[in-house]
Amino acid sequence: MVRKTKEDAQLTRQRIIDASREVFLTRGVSKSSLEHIAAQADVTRGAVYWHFKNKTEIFHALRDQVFLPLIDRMDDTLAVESSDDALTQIEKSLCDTVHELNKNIEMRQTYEILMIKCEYVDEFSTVLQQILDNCANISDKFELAYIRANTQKILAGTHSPRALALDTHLFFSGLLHMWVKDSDGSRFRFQAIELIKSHINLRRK
Amino acid sequence: MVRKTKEDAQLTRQRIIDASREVFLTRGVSKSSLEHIAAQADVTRGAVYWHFKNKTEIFHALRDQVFLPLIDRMDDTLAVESSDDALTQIEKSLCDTVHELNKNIEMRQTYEILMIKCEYVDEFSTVLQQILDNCANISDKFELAYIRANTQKILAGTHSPRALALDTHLFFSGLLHMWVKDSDGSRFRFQAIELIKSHINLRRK
DNA sequence: TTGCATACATACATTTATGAATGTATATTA
DNA sequence: TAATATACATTCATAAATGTATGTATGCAA
Repeated sequence: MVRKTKEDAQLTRQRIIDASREVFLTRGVSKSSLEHIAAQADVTRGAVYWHFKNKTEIFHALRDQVFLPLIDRMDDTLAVESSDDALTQIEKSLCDTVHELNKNIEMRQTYEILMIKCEYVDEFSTVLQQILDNCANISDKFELAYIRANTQKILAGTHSPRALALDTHLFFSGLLHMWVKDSDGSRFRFQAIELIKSHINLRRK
Repeated sequence: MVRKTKEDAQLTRQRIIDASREVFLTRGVSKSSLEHIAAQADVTRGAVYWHFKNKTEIFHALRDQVFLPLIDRMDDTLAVESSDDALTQIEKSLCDTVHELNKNIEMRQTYEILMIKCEYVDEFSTVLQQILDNCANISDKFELAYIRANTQKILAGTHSPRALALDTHLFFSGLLHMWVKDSDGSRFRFQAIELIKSHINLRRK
């Protein structure tokens, strides 16, 4: 079997990415060989090397397919113009992300890989930096929303929007980590939405 | 060089643990070979195999040396009998942990390894489960403290102690992650204490 | 002081991964 | 339709890690 059409080749490429997700998930990134990935994708290493330079490139492709879209979604929900009040916007953006993770198993798996199946050294440490940058971005969006919430007079107490935003960001970061680590769902997964709502309610007047 | 006295042997063992921390930190756990560790400890692989069955056992020894003591510290600060009010207790337990991480570079490094230099698969996934168990423990301690805070009438609003505890736990979990990932300290490390204080102030009447 | 266990060092066999080189049949294009 | 690029499969050379087996000098106990 040889030389496929261009669309076939793209399918092969995607199959390799999907396979790498499975393999990374069960064996961890470092211990996943290209042979493992090729076997899972039902191709040979030749095919893998054709589509990707090395394992790191596969990893990047895998990450880009789910991480960036999710960031964009959050951005959208936090947009300035909205019929919801600012606190509801924040709540929705968080709940929305959780819902997406519940629905989208590939996304969930990729997050799991990013969080607990990958060692951030050498070429992977740049990935960590990018994640941090994205986090800072989200924090900023939260802050803007809290500033709006402040002008909307719906905040309990008097706390700086910056502090509120960082607190929310850390809460959500922790939640996602627990959500992923809590593989059977008993501890966090099933009450994530509740936790988000009570986090927001803490701030509402 | 041969056959040391028993105390010498213990020193060698500790040197191997210290070396593994350095090596794990820079190369990640999976890509650290016992040869790397031995070289860093200035012994041969023979010595390493004498003291430890394999890499996993070294990892466990490394973890036990810092993770368990820190858990115990938090437990102590959250003890029922205390001259501080319950919210102050929680605040102190969090700040105390951060201070300890600031002081104790080995502890900080070990946390970094546990969080972003280790892939939780196979024999390591049990470690993850243990960490989750410890987290659940801490959450319970927070909850008890919030129950006390409630009876002390120092809480703003009316929120369930359980929800408050989980929120604090997730906040702190997120904070530690960011604290570790934020290697240059610019984003979180230097304002960690502030963040904790404002997190607690959010709850105080 | 002898004998055994200890605390390693050294050597070896096996496995495994990687990247490159090469082979090959088919799409695609001129 | 011939030439070329594509999309892989196969093979090979090299490197590196692991565990074990074995060697060995010394501390310690009888």
